[in-house]
Amino acid sequence: MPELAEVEYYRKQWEPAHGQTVTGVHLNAEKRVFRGIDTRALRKDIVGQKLEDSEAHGKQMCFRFGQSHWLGVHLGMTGKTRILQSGELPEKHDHLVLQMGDARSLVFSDPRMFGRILYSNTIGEPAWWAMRSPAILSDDFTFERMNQFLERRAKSPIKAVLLMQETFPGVGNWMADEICWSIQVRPHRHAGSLTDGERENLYKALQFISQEALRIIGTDWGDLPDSWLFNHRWKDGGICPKTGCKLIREKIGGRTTCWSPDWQR
DNA sequence: CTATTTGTTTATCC
DNA sequence: AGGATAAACAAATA
Repeated sequence: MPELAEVEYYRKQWEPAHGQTVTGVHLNAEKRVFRGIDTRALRKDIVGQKLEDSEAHGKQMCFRFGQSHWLGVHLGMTGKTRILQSGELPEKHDHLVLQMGDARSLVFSDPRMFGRILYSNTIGEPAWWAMRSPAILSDDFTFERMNQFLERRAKSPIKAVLLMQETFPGVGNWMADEICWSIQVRPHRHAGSLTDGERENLYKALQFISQEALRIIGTDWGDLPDSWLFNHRWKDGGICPKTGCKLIREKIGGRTTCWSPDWQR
């Protein structure tokens, strides 16, 4: 579920707790979402710390408590964040519950547990957060940077290349399909085969689709326009909003891909 | 019972 | 060495 804009939406779910202090932590260290981290430290050290700040970057979120407590949340395929009101009880897949001073709790849930919780107690940003690559909507995401990456991955399908987080943070399966569709490029095309014009279009589409998705989904999960591929792509029998022809769904780069044979070249 | 899933990591082959 | 591809992870849903 969660790509760039959905992740921003889920980051906002904990916003009402900014300024509140952690009074208790509930977690089961055996759960896969805690792989590789010191859950004992998380349990103990974050208590008493105030939620100061949060930020989403691509599919990663970072919540800062106090001056040195950094909580990373990756939603994987089925992760969600929400606030539990006072008196409400956690459910089966609620793996992390942070009780806050106002009696509400911050909850991270994830049935499939492909998601992940990170935690560091460090003076500066921990490596896992500091190493984030230029956001698509930042000035550092340049055409040259994108183009060089297309060359390096010249022999991979463009669909697979767009899913690579090191260069396209936040782009997931639906965004990659939407981008290929919007620039009329078939998702199987090797990245190196894109023409100069197609590369210009790709660069603009990355920015436009990121910006619009954030605007529409990122705040209150509104519906994307029917003029996009998005609302037509999910089930078999969908129709291309540009041509009216039947959309194709097939596996490309290991992921279900939806595209329009009459529209994309 | 089988197939499918909006993601990432690891293994394997080239 | 580095890139490309497939499998593994886990649980719900159709």
